Amino acid sequence: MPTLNYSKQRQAILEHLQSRKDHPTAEMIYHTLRKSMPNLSAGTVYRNLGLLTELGQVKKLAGLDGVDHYDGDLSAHSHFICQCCGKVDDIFFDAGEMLTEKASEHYDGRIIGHHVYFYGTCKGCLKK
Amino acid sequence: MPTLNYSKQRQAILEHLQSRKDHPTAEMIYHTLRKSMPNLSAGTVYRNLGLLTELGQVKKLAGLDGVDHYDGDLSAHSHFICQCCGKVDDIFFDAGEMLTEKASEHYDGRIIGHHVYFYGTCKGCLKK
DNA sequence: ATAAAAATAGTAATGATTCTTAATTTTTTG
DNA sequence: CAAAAAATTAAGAATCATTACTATTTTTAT
Repeated sequence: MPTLNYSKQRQAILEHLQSRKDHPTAEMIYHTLRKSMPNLSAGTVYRNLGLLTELGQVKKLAGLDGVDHYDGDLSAHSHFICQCCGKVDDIFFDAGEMLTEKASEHYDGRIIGHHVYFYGTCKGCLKK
Repeated sequence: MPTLNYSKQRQAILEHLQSRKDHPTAEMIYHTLRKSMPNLSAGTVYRNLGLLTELGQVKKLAGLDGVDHYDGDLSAHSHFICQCCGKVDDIFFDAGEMLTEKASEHYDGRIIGHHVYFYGTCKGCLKK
């Protein structure tokens, strides 16, 4: 297991993700950062998002639309995906420890955490 | 939107999925059914699993390990993914309406449902 | 400052899924 | 029951997100 060195690219990826409130994909992040780092490579973005996820510094949202999205907001909250337009919203509501505790009563492995995905129709699509 | 005709393949896929208690991928289903239907094609399995999911006759589990898994059990239950071995287990515990109702208080779109994924270490991996 | 370790850029490879097309099944209709 | 029409399939090509590879550059430790 190699040590983790500093890298300008990883720093930029983390700061960029923390600065926005949506849930971009690796490709979106790559596309944006490329403007200020013209020879940033896509593989670097994918690799570092993976590392940052392992380090627990960002959250990976998988299973939304087939592409992985990333979230720089580590506060406890859930996610909503609009079945109509595919948009991913935050829901600042914490199902919290309760869920893990209750589920543990029904499972004989060790439950460490959970992720809740809500789905339905977003405000914008309801108006149409 | 075309009408849905009967197809031996779709019937076999549905019945097979309902007959097992795990959460196979399209590839696994394809591999198994091929023994009794030698010229079944992979595309047919993918397409029909998609159709069956839209019809609500099976559940698609996405975001587990990068590959879509399918569940023929429609009863309300959650899923657990082992971070160690990747196994997907059922947790027969229903977070239920409560979750959707509570979340609705914090979101201004229409929430139709939710999916809860638990993660941690399964019984088998705890022993190691 | 220099050697070793880690990270990057650029590009090739992978692999799950989707798409395309001609042939086959299923349904409809006369 | 026999076309004709509609839906489905098989087989393989195409797509596209992601990972792997390798030579070069950056970071760290001595």
